[in-house]
Amino acid sequence: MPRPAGTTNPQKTVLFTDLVAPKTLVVLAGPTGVGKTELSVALAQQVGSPVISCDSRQLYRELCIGVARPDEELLRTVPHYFIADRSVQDAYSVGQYEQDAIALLNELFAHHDTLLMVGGSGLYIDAVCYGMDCMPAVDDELRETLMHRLSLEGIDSLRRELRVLDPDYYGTVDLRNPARVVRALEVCLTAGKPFSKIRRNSPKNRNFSVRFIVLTRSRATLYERINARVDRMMAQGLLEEARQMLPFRHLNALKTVGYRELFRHFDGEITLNQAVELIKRNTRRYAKRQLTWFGRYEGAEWIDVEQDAVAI
RNA sequence: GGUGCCAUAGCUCAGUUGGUAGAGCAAAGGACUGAAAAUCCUUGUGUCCCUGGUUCGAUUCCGGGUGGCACCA
Repeated sequence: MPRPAGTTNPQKTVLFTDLVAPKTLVVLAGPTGVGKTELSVALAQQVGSPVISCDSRQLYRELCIGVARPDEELLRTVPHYFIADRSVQDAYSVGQYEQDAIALLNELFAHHDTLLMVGGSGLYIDAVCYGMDCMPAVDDELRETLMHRLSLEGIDSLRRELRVLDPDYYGTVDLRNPARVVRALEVCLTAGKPFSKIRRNSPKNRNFSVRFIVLTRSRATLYERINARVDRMMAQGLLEEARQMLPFRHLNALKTVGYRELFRHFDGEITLNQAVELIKRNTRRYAKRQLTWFGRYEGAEWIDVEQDAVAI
């Protein structure tokens, strides 16, 4: 809303430029396998924007087949950001992505009114659109110590400590989820104050507006496409790609559907067929979790790619 | 063609001494602030093949039908 002239408000300039040149980030989201990549080029060309990828796994140059990276020709047609531009050996996180993405957006918005972000990593999308709270960097050793305690003493011991260090968060967190409890503890211990005091959960002001588009299609077709895509990945050499990643299996980047199942196969724990079936199942489940996540976006435009025309 | 066995959830099957049923897998729903393709929570979805009969009551017992499997021809 425009403010009356003469009001002294620190946001006045921002509001003014908004009126003159409203900057819009179009976020094209959707579950894996729905067809985001196929659509992204046409949409990017339509709005004259590069594609800003928001995918926590396509970031890595070593991961190609297994993460359904857009093919070379497609990447040549429209400039892409955050695709294959770092190594699985580089530690990376949502917080880093937020900084990198916001810096890029600021740069690009100088010459664009509309930018296109495409991806399925919900938390990464949130980081760009709403921002993450500033957390202290946690020492790797601290997490290892906590993980060690988790396996040795059980989660109860960690819960008791969290109850002391951060009673507020203890009351709201999913206490059965070790990842949540460990994370809260490591932040408490590093910062010397409660995690819930740092995690403010209030959206940051962004100098652009966001338009969410969520691609969807019938569950049956989505799952058929996922299953078929896994078979295609195997035909393209996913097994070999995974074999080369074996030395890095302990890294976060390799805790990824398509690789961890094949690692189990290399261990002799399951047959290749079983691994392939598990990859399909876990990809389906991942897609479902994504749909749950996107369901929270208020005002998102849901587009059934089987029925609706997609236009911006 | 004959004989035998089987028919229950999307799949593989268990079960009900007659009171309309439950496991595994698949699946569905949900949560989510630096691991997020991660991590975690909840949930049994059903013409018990069809059709007569017996019975207060049949998915269960009996007859017939249909389908499948096996063996014999």
